[in-house]
Amino acid sequence: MGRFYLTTPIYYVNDAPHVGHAYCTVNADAMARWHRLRGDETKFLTGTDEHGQKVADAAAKNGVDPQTWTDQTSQRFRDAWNALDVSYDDFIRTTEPRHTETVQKFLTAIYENGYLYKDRYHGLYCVSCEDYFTLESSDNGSCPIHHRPLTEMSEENWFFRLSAFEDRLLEYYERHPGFVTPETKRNEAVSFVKSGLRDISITRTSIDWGIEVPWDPGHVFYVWYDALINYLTAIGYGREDDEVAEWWPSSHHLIGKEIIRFHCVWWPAMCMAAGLEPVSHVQIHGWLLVGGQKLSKTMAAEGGVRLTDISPVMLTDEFGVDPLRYYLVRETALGNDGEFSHEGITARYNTDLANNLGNLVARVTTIVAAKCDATTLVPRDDSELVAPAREAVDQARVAWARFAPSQALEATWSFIGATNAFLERHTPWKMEPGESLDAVMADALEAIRLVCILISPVMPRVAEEIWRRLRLAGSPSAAPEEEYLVWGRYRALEAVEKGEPLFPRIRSGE
RNA sequence: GGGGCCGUAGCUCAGUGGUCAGAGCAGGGGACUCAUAAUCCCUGGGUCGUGGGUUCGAUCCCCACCGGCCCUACCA
Repeated sequence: MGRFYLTTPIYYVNDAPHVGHAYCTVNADAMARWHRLRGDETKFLTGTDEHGQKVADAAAKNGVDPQTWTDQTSQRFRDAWNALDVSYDDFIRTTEPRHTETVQKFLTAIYENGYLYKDRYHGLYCVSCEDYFTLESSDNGSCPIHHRPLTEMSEENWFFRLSAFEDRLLEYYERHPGFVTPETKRNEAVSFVKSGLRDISITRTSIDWGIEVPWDPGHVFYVWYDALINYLTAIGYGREDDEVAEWWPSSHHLIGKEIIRFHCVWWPAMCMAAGLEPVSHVQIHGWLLVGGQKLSKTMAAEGGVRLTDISPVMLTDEFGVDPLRYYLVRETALGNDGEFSHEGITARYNTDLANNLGNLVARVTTIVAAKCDATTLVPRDDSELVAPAREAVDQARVAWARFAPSQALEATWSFIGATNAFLERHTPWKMEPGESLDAVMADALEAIRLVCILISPVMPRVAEEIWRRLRLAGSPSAAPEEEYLVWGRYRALEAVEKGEPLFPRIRSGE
């Protein structure tokens, strides 16, 4: 078995968790769960980004010190992920001592390797963006995003010699074609590097809510440089519990398209400068759009979309945790933008979940409960469902390996359709109890067992519930898929349970 | 201003230098009645944003334009 180290971005604590965050995190969680199912040693990391002027200001505004403030705001993310059954193995906060230690070790290595130098920085600063603008990129001296006046800043800073890495980055892209996926996003990163890289300022003296530069107290690292390093903090870089050698070669970052530059250009260059091989893979995802508008903090600042109107909790209250997870994973191929709508999630719920999956389970358990002794049923090796099952499993494996979870679900639903069609062909409801009926129903139950395993990374609760109703031993995610995701292993311990509808239909218009 | 992505059936999206461009949903017709008025079968329908170009041939390659979007890091 292999290893699988997967990260989400660390979310900025000043934001309230919304569906955009959930989209990334749930997709990551599904992938982590799939890899655990495979038997891979898996580490799934998420967390919060807690430094910077904006956080310090928000804390002051609320009359508390920054640490107290981030303790509260960080918890909102932890709560949101717990509510969505996000199985993170580690939740990192950039204000933790372990992060300070790793950041200082990592940047000291870059410093000692000669890639940092001191210079004077001039720029127009936007507190809301936590970022600088050039005069021309500003809106007549105001922030083009927040429309607030920019502050003229000038200070001594430490600079990172990013310009020294153009060739090395291009060579790295060349030698690692799968470094950034999908390919169109990779091309964006490549053309950015080809357009020429400039050195970047990485410290501030005007801010103190940050990590101190060890060799030059009075400076703190700029929030982005501190943040990226969290991926190494979690595996102990530069500390006693250093496991970088074990985890880093199989590391994957799942990130949104808006931060490609940081993760695909700056970050690998920083790693190179520190004498470390860059992260092995960055998977880009697109954005969920609401009525054609993006779900991001920028838009929230403009008042274009009320993100707080689309909190994950609101949606789980209406649809349930697993249906929301299903929608977030199924609806959009990672890498592309997708539409998020109430109509869309309702349609997915009713058609895919209630009609296809839920109804399949209901009709099969009803017939079995009425006319079969489930404990004696054994699926046939020559069933018509063997080939479709095989195809679904193969396609799902390929899809998960390619970071295409929506395709894994698509393949699974083809199999569900094949199973419904199989029942239509054999009309078991017309058959008398006996061998023929048992054979048909054993095959159908086996199909459902496989479906349970296939959906378990995305809908763990539903998978467990169906498994329980079928009275199967263990759990759908307890056994390695390689061994149990094969036709023929269905065995019931006792009579199946019919149960209430798994997904009560949602009437349109409500 | 610069760099880049996207624009395919009513809707949400796949997809490929070349037989009639696909899926799901919605729509239409039929079957069935075990099941959550579910399921199964058949089916209509698209100038593949617009205009050029390359090619024996382009939706897929190149250019321009229109529309939507992302990035724009101390040169400014």
